[in-house]
Amino acid sequence: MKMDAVNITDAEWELLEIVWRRAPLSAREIYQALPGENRANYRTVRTQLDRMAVKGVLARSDHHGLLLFRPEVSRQNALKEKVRRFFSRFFQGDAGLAIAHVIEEEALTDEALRSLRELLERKVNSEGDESC
Amino acid sequence: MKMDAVNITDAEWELLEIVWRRAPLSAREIYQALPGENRANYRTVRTQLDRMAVKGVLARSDHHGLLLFRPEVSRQNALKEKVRRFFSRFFQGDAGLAIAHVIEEEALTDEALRSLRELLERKVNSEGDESC
DNA sequence: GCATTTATATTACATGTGTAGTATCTTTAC
DNA sequence: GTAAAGATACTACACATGTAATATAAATGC
Repeated sequence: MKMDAVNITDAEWELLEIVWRRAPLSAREIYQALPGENRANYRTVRTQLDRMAVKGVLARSDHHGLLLFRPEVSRQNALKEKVRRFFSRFFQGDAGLAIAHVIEEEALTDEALRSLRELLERKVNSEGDESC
Repeated sequence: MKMDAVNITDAEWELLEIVWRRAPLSAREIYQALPGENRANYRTVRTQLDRMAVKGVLARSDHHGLLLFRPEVSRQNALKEKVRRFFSRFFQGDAGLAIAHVIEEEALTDEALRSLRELLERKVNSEGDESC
């Protein structure tokens, strides 16, 4: 299967969420920021971080002998890529179709529905504005 | 990483789409229904199908010596599971948040926006009705 | 300066997945 | 009934990923 852009795995995403929030961080700091329950071995985390550096997802910089990690991809872009791939696979790339599915199939609170309606309302209007 | 429910991979999903539409089908028929461009070797497809049977995603039944494949999971349920997992990972399980992201970040046509607004409109109303 | 700790680097290994080959068994055409 | 064609079953292998151990280098406490 072809994967043109780098694929960020589930375990990697969890680490990225930490790095995105508080980079730069040492491996130890990232490890300790993981929720205690399902925390893997430190070495495991370390391996993941190194692989992410090789992949180009994280950058490592040497600060007096200690490696610090920073994201090389923005959360926004990574998320967009994830969503794009997901939609393209399951909804033929049609975001509208995807949303429609969610609205129909997933449990949304009444409040969520209302706030989404407002969001859409604003969006429909601003879309119209852009043509001016 | 724990995967409680069976995980349907990308390659498997492609085969499932065919099976969902026209089951029951023989391996050969499924193979031939694949789009010619990126079609893998017949044996590869065959292996996938067998593995899916082991996984419980497909059922195989012997028709006079020829195995026919049928889905063991409904498309709707499989899709819901996919969406649920995706949301839980990237939007903390908050479907509303996910939709909001898509509305903000993804390119939606004006028409899509309007039709979604209508869909939401109906949904908000019917949600209210259900309490009666 | 030597032992203990802490970091980094290298290596290992199981499982899942994509990919496909070999072996065997059936049926069917001559 | 023997060969060819097609089906099923079993096996193989590379790569990604989750998981972690071992080896080595640097720093720190005495």
